[in-house]
Amino acid sequence: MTDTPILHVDMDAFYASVALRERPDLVGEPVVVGGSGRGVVLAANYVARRYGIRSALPMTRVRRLCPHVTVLEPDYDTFTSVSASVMETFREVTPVVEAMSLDEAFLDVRGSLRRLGQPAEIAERLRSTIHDEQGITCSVGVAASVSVAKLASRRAKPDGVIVVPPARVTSFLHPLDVGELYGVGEKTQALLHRFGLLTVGDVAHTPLDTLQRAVGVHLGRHLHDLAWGTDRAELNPTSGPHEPERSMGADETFGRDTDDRDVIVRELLRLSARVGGRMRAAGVAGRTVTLKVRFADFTTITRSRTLPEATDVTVEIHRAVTRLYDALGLQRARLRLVGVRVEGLVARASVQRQLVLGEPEHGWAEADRAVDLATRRFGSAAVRPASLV
DNA sequence: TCTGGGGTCCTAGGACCC
DNA sequence: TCTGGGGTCCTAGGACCC
Repeated sequence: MTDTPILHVDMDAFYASVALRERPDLVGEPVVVGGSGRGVVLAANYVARRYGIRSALPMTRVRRLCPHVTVLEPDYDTFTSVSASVMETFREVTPVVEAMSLDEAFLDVRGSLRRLGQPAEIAERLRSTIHDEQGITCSVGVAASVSVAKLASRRAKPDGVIVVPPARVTSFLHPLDVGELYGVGEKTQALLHRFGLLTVGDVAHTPLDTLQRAVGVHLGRHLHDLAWGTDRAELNPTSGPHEPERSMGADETFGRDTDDRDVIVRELLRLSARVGGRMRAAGVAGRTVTLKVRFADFTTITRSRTLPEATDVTVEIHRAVTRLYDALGLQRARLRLVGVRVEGLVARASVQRQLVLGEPEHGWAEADRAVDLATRRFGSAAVRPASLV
């Protein structure tokens, strides 16, 4: 038995660490992985962090903070395959693995103790296996619940392990800033600070109903639980069959802001094709189509429309978002970004399409199938709508 | 040359139905 | 004449996470 069965494993500066395997000459130098132009930092190695560089920082500011930084392009294929290998290593320890993203997961090791030893030993073994096999380091938090394990792994970084037994949970949690809690971002942190709640201990000792009046019923309850370390200890394993996504979308920031309707409608077609293709590959269809528009000043709006029937057809998605765009009646507003999302996804097999008299939609779904087939055979550059050529 | 792209969940108001 | 609740769907926005 153990009273700390939950491990949170988090790769250290994952994208940067993976990218550096190909560039050992850059080890010890400041390195970030990120997009060019208007992009942001996806990952920064620990040398770059000494200059104040962090994830999500605009690349323009990175150059100012550290002019001699090396910027590497993200290589998602490699990230994905390294991630799959790491997840496989986790599953050799326990089948109860809940992946949170490419680079982090929770493990429940309750069933592995007899075979592999105490959680701390399991954590060290995982770390050395991943280091030997993948050449990257990770950090592990060990606790009785997921949020304490997650906070512990953050504290253990880089390249460490921290175990927080139940008796030490409050002394570990309560000195932390409220902003450390899962679900507390910039806005909620500022709100809590305004109420005089600076630390997790302050939140813990605030009456629940007071907290709920400040931040809402749901979040208030959530934060109260987190502040006492009494959140969930059961994982939802992500291997095997699992729930389908609830939505799929794509958006893209233009290289330069634009007010040209042709450019915008063409971009919406590209995005619709991307989303439709992913939906068809996943075997899902959805009824609610959402257009996202971000203006040059970064204000962002959405407009959505629920169709009579679910669709996975590129042309239908594109027609819906184009109508939403035209309904905005924009004159000279310059757009920074447009996005397309389809929500309310259901298995495609469950959709019975009604044939509408006088509106023969035949052909578009077949056209998509031909595109999908050619894409699989020749790659996505091979086939695209005529107006994109 | 400030501020990506993929998502999830919550809130809140109005419509509509019982 | 005035007054009701609850439930679900739709839309828009916002906060958050990785």
